[in-house]
Amino acid sequence: MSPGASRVENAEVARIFREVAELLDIQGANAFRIRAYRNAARAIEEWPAPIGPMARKQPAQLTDIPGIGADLAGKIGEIVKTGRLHLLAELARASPRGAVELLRVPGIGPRRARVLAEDAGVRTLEGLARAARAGRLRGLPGFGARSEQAILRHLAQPAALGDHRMLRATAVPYAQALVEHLRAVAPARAIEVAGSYRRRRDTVGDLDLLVASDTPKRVVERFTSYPGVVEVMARGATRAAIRLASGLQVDLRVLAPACWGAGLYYFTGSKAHNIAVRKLAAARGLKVNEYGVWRGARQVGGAREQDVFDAVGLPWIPPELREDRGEIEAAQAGTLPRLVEAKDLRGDLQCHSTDSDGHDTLETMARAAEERGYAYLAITDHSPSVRVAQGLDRRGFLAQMRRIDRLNAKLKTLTVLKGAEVDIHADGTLDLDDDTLAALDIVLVAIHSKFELPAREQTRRVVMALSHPSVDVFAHPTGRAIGRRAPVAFDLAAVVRAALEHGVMLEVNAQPERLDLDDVRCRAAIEGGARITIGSDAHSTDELALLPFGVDQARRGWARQADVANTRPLAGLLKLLHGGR
DNA sequence: GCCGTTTTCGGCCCGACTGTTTTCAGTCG
Repeated sequence: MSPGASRVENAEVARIFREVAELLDIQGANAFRIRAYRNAARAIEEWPAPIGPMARKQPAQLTDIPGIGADLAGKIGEIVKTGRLHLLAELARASPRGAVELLRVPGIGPRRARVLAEDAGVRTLEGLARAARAGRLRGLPGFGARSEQAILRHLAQPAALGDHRMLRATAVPYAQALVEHLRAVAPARAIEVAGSYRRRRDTVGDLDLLVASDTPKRVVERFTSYPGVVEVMARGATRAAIRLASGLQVDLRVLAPACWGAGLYYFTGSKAHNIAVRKLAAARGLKVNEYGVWRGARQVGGAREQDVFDAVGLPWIPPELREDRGEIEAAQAGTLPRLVEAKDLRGDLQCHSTDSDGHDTLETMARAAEERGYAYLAITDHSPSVRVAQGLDRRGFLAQMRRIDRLNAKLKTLTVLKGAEVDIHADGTLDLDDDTLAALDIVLVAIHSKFELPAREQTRRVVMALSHPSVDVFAHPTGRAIGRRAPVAFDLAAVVRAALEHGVMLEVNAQPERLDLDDVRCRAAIEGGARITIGSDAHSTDELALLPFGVDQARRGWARQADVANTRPLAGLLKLLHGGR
């Protein structure tokens, strides 16, 4: 296997470890052993380097990965070498068949799954529904008539079943409408959407809504009476959970104002980050929970989020970085990056017009960008081989360039850059002739076909494309479509080296279903010395507004202003495009 | 199963809500 198969191997090892954890859980194994497998899965998934070559060439280095000790290092070796894990097969044999499937139902954890599978012979979700309808569950230990009803309710709602995440961008309007609804019982500054939404992850599992209030009852009442509610899943004195018609679950927590900062911190997460910070607090004889910072029974902080960081001697860490991926260590060392902000961007480096698959004309796009206050907009229509997009050929691009010249003469504050999004053929050659490429201001190259090439070939293909002298940007590099298409397999380190060598920048594409490069790869690219661009890939004037989602992802990838080419004024950007630094 | 400025053994984050119980286990975040 080539090193480029890496991502697949990392993901595969992580998947196997998660399965081991679930089976151990069902068997009632030691909770910390189970956690060790889950932690390891996450660490491997996020480890930027290919784990396969590592396991083969320097197996001792595997224990450098946090959460991997001698035992798990050996198991990684086994998976990389044989493609399977003996322990997993053994656990599967010893576990009640079908129990893992049942874990997807909300309210069914390892204990109840085991009871269902062993005592009631339930093997599938269909079998579970049948048993619940027949009233065969209520006799089981821990089950009653109400459990049966809850299970049937969840099974009738496919969106309620586990591992359904929604694009964050899709969740934004839902979140805003709910916040607006709650404004009747709390001022805007006392309402916040926390969780992965606040950390700006690409997807959200649910929404965590926080409200600071001295009258929690009123807030809970207002929340559960939201018109969009299809189910009130829980309702307590200070907490509640609802489900919306879209399947989106929203959790509410009402916090006393004196606890606001601690609660906001706590529910922003991530869980791994919180645990790491709480350990720091414990080492100082403090306890951090959602109600505050405590020394014994005395609250010593918690009204402001900064109180939590003060308690452990850290500067404020932006939510986007709170993943326990080194941000705590960086904060301690004073080396936290000052992250790029949406207002830093001076223009947009990828969009389309009616000349290929866009909905608005060249001039309409340019006027819309000018209205946004941009200094420049790159029009990057498709090359001919992307047939569904009706790409332009040489003549088409030359004609468009002349029209751009005329348009630029009319525009006051915006410069339109002549660009193209050129398809990379399977053999690494480009879908446009050298002369036309040389005449463009900015050349993006991208993969639109042959996503499934083996890693070695994919890497060779990309490296060859990036070595073309006219190429400026590698657009949506991995081609992922969140929830639909996995990232292509290439050796990211090799691609970053090629990008550096040939002065090519890597794009963070702002389309909500792409967000490509993703956070982890963006960070690896920047740490490898590459520069990035952020492009909306807008196919209409409306979509120019997507750019901030790209900024979010870049921030999660530790990008500073200087790492992002389109924070530069036009002159500085052109210098970069002409091969300068 | 991991990990170490308190430790190579003995810790490992912490609290709310539900449904089943009759004082709590399971689940969730």
